[in-house]
Amino acid sequence: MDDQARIMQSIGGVSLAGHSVQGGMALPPPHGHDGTDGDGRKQDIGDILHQIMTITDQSLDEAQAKKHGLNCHRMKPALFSVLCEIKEKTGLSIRGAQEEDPPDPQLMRLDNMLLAEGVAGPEKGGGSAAAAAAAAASGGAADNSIEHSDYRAKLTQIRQIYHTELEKYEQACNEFTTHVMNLLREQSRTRPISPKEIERMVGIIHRKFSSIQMQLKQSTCEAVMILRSRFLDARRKRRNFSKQATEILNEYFYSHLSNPYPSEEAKEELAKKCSITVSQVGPERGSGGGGRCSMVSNWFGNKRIRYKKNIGKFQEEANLYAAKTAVNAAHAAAAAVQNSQANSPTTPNSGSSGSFSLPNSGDMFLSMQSLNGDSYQGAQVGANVQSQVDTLRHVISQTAGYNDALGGNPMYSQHNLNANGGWQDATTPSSVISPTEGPGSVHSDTSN
DNA sequence: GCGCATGATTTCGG
DNA sequence: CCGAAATCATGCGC
Repeated sequence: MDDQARIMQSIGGVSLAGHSVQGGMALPPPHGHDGTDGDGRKQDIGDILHQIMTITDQSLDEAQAKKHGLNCHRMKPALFSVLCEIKEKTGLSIRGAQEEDPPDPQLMRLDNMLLAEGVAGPEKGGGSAAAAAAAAASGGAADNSIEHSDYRAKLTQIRQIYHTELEKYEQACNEFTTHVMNLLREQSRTRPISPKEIERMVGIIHRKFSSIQMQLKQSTCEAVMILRSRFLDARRKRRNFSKQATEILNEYFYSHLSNPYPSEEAKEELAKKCSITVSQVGPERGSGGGGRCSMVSNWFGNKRIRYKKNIGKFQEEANLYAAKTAVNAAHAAAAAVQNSQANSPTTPNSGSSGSFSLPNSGDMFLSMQSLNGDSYQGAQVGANVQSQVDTLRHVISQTAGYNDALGGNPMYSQHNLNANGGWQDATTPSSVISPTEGPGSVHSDTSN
């Protein structure tokens, strides 16, 4: 209070010298009627300023009238510009003007993320495109389509909220800005406000508002992240493979016990057969499309390690699958023999391709593949089949007694594993081990 | 609820 | 980058 009064006084002391002479710099008193042109102008200014200073003492009506008078005064523009200039020079209003807003990195990050998540940016065909993309990414797996649609629904919800809020925000920002601009323009008639200052003020308002915008974007991002993590978590959830799938995998595993490293093609085949083509692979590893079979790879990885760790525990399973494979093979072999005999005794139906064609399902084909390796020379078919059948008979007869041998005399001995704990090389199928390594067959499922 | 089975992830070495 | 090994986390039968 006191300060203000003093300031007012000092201002008065400087500019209204004519009336309250306080300093040595006093202007000549108003009564200097003999004054020059300059004197007259000074007096004029003094008058105006005096009026300005005393305007608060007057009644409202009176003040309004005075104000109007002042507004129309011929000196007004000059005074106005001078005051503006002074203001500029004092730098009071320039403070912070230098902060030519460099695009806030955080805001940019948020923008990018929202764009990437499909929250900002163009609507993706009502979300169906996103769904299609998601479906494609998952290899068209049906089991998590529910999760996908759920995710999509939530995302569009977030998107909608975000957009309405953003709209609201923009509207509010614009309204407020125009309001302030109008106010300033209005005031600029009585107060020294340059257009530049208005511009700056608009800038300040926008900066303030952008923090609100940032909050909006941030919370939207958070919402998306939460949704995403939940979705991913859901996708990560372990789901046991179907019985059929494990059976297929086990079949392959035990029939390739000597070298249970399926090649890429084999993995793909297995994945297809097990309908576990879901690309669950976490960090998109490279570009070699290695993701699709990762579940198979996981399975084999786990299986190898667990089998090796406790071979005894897997004996039963091993024998079971050996028997299964053997039976399959026997059937296949029998069919093959029949087939070859029926067709032509000398050159079986292997034809020019050299591959063993089976009139059977993929299942059987797979087991035959595992039986004989990948290639099956036509010329050897007859002999192979014969010896194959022999081997199988042997295996089956042994398999029949596996119950007795459970503890002490494991059929599937750890001979498969070499001293280092690694898997033996595919060359030596020991006597009984697998019905898979028929005489004359070429082990070609080398994965490395 | 507990314990085992099992799919996934992480860590480490080559 | 792949596989082994360790570990985590969940599913599932009891």
